[in-house]
Amino acid sequence: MSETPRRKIPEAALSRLPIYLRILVDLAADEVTQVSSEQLAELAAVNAAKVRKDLSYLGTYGTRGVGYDVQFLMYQIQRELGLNQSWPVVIVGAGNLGQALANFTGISERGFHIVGVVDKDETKIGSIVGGVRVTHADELTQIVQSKTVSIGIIATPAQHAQEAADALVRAGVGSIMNFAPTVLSVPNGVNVRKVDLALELQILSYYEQCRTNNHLASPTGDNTGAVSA
Amino acid sequence: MSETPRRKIPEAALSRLPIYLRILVDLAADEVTQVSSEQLAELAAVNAAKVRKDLSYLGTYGTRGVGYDVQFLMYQIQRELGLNQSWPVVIVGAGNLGQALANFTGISERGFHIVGVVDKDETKIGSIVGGVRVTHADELTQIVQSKTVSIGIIATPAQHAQEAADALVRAGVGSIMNFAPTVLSVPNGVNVRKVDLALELQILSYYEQCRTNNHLASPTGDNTGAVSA
DNA sequence: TGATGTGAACCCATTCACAGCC
DNA sequence: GGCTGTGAATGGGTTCACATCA
Repeated sequence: MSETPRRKIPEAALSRLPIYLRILVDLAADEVTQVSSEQLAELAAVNAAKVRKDLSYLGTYGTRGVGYDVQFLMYQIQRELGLNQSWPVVIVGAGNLGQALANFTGISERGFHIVGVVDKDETKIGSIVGGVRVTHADELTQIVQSKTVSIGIIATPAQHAQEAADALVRAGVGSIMNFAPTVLSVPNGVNVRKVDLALELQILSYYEQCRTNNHLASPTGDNTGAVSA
Repeated sequence: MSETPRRKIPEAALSRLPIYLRILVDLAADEVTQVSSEQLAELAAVNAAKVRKDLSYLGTYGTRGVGYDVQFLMYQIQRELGLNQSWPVVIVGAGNLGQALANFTGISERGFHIVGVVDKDETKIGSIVGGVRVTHADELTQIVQSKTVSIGIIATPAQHAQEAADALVRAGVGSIMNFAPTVLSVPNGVNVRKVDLALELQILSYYEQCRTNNHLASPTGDNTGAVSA
């Protein structure tokens, strides 16, 4: 049979492919035609061996002694990521965040387009965000199915995120990007990726604290107890 | 001497501490006083052994046969992450994204406060976003130093992100959160974390493509070539 | 008894170093 | 000669399983 010739790229490598892709697009715009793993590594701030191993999961697309053809490699990564089609995406939640996302041009420029924005708040329904009319959350299933949506974005407050996830899964969505500061529970087979600003900041906070503790090595004994996270 | 009794939590464990913290805060709000690694694992969607190992990096704060004291553990994680102080943060870029971030209450509620928003665009200067007046980018150093800012957020267009990073580093910032779709080059010692919506979506796109390829196993041979990432 | 804390085993990711090809 | 592609070595993270202790 020999179907699925190459599938299942390791997660870690996969997460870097979009970075390489963006770099290749930039190089192409500058009319660069060839690139070595060394150069790509420099631009992506990783090391060359990693670049070569990552790219090797796609196939053997380089030329020994020369490097990689920018256009060709760009096309291959795109194809592998499924970016030779434009994916319909639905946004749940039309608050500040949902509106910002719908208006964010970076989405539509990179292989995705918003086909629906839903909310439960009657006052938001009917307004236009990102060129799409906000509809009632009850219409989610209808939108997902009529537009064959497989990717949903959750931009609701934390307390409604799980409910939104359930609705998306029920409607048939297979991947969810979660902007709410919540751990979602979903059936297996459904992919969830979480984007959480506060969480990332808290990690930076740790590093900064380590830095100050080390620099000025006089810990004056901390004691406050206000909790808010 | 025995200073720095516990420092240097492994990156992977560190990235989960804010998640546990948020769960503990929720539990505390529900007046739960004890929690087992099993329960925490359930709520965080990881396994119990991982929770125990992660928490063991902080010290031995659990009680065998019982579990963890919610309040106490919450306080310890907070302290370890440096969240018993409120970190001043500066935002570079007052466009859509920068404004959204400045207005995002999640930041100020979780141990951070915005002390400055700067931009190079004269038309944006003077307006108030998130309770802070937008000032000229030239004043960045002055703000960073007078407010002892150590964390900066880059919310500029891609083509100005490196420049913004350079300015932040020059001003003395030690950690940068980058929302621009660019790989920043910074001196070592400076921490950068990248948040990139399009990049995350592209990873979901891969998974969705795999899914459809496997379900309906008739690959009709793809061939489009439009490049946009 | 019951849940933590942790060595040991396992597994995935990164890096090295070089054979293979242009 | 130069650069890719990749086995082999290394290192970190995850999981197991159990000794340990309230």
